[in-house]
Amino acid sequence: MSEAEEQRDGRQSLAHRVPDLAALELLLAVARLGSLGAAAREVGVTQPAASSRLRSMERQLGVALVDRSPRGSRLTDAGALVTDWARRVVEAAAAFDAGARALRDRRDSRLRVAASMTIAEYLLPGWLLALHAERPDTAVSLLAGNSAKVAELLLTGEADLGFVEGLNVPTGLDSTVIARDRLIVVTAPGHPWARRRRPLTAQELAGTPLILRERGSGTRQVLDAALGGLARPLIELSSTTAVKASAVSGAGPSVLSELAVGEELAMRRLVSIPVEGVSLRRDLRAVWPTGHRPTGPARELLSLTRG
Amino acid sequence: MSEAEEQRDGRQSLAHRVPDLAALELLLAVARLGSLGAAAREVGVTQPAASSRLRSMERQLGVALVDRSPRGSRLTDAGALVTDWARRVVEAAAAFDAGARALRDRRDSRLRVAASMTIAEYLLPGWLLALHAERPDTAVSLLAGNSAKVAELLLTGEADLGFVEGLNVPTGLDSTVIARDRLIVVTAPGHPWARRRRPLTAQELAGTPLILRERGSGTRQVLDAALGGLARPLIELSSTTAVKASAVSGAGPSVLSELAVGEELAMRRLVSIPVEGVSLRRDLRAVWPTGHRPTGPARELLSLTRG
DNA sequence: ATGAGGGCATAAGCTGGTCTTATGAGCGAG
DNA sequence: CTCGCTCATAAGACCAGCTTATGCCCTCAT
Repeated sequence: MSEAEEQRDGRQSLAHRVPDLAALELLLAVARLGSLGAAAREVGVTQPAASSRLRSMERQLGVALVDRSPRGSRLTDAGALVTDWARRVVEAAAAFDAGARALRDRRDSRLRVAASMTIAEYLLPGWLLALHAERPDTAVSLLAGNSAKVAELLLTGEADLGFVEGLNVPTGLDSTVIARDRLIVVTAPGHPWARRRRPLTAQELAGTPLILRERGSGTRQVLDAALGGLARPLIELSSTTAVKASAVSGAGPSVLSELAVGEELAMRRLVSIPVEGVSLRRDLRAVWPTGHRPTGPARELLSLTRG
Repeated sequence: MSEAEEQRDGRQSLAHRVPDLAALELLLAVARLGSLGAAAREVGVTQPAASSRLRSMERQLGVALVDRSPRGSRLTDAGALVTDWARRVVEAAAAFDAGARALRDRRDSRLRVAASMTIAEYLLPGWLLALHAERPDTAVSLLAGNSAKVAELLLTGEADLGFVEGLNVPTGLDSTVIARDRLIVVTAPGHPWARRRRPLTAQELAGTPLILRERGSGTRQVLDAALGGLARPLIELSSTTAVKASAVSGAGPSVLSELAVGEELAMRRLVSIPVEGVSLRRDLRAVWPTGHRPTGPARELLSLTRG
């Protein structure tokens, strides 16, 4: 997106076109409580501030969001839609906060969690959010690394609870399966594979260069094992995001966790290619040093991950 | 969340603990470009402003995000994690913007889209984002309603392209399948059904009161048809969000689009219950008045939805 | 009928954050 | 050795948003 194009659009980055988080939270409160004043009280400002904030949000969006009446305020149709989109933004922000909070409390924490990248990115923020809702006083810290790193942190006592996504549990650790993940083959919608009628065979997959995470990543391990160590890299990238971006741009097929590509599949930026004869399921496990059954906050978090 | 509890946590709503969108965008730019100054230029501020913004973000989060050096800046490990979470927030904000933009351009638009609620909520913002990337000048408007409303808007010429999720295509409209959706049975993880070994039968499902959207919604139609008009409501609610919230809180089983519950399933706030003997698949279709094949921007959008 | 109370809008003044410009200091390459 | 890139700091301007203080409208109960 060039500057020239920004000029032409008359826009200056999202931040100027999307209301800030405080305003979005206010909108959600109004939707829930049905009154500007009540919403103002909930978010901790005065009623005029809320009134003005809401008004400027409507001006910014160019759409009326709430019908004000002398006995309360209700969302307009457009307001209901906007509120749903706002809720997503606020949820993402809450997940951000849960993660950041855990990161911040590194030093003086009582529950120290070590997790592999995919879990830290896609699942942990949500769990931490739930944990915080139930035990608001728990200070959590978060360290991310591959399976070996997680094992090391647990065994040296630098972490209380770990989450790994590999096939085998590192020695010295006990574990329990908390969820199952599936690796799926994805391509951009224009790729020839997207038009296949029959599932891909293991041989075809093994014979095709793929966009992959680097060796040593949990994802790569599972794939190598499933194919018998044969996965051929077309490109090797060091983050899931980079792999996704390459795949979306049509650079080639990739194999990724279904956790990571939900959004892309829904929006059809990527399509999932069925495969037969290969088991790409993998267990996501919570791990802890053998014998040291999780207790206290660790046990609490563990129970949340299993529902 | 009471005020007292807010006191105790020392927090004052997300907005005070999460950096604003401008800061998050700056962080993404720094991550991508590897330089504070370059990132500053990209987001359209001076370098000192970027420096200060980043510093205050680090202070706010209590974590160092980038390693500055005389020849550039790189993310720290924590920074990489934070950047991924930030990316989610920014993506949600971009989707919000795409939707809001469409809503705003209602009057003077060139492409007027009518869509059913589920599609408008979960899919359209992403498509509009993609459309905007390819054709930045296209002004799009968005109207949401049920299938009948969409048909009416198309037939009266008030909309150019529609999206519906029902079983049958309203008369007078041509259509094409753009994606498939599946309704899934979900419960809170504590529900007895979550521990079943065998799939649910159609009879069991039909015999159990469910948390549902109101009659007339696309979701409800499909379910009623699949069960032979027998779905028994436990509660009827008017928004997908409300239904999800009830299901998560354990009020009972529900049937929802898999589009709507991806996040909840991943975080195990809900679990999916297999069902046999019922086809809960449904086609998502683009529709237009018979004979009036989509052209111009409508055609463009259509092609994006199919990849 | 008439006041009490809740709901929202407007006005005026203050405060604080954030931007800009200007400048300095470290490091590497020509 | 000096140019060019990086980032940091300082000082001042500016603007957005808050609070307090009102006023109007509507409803409900006395």
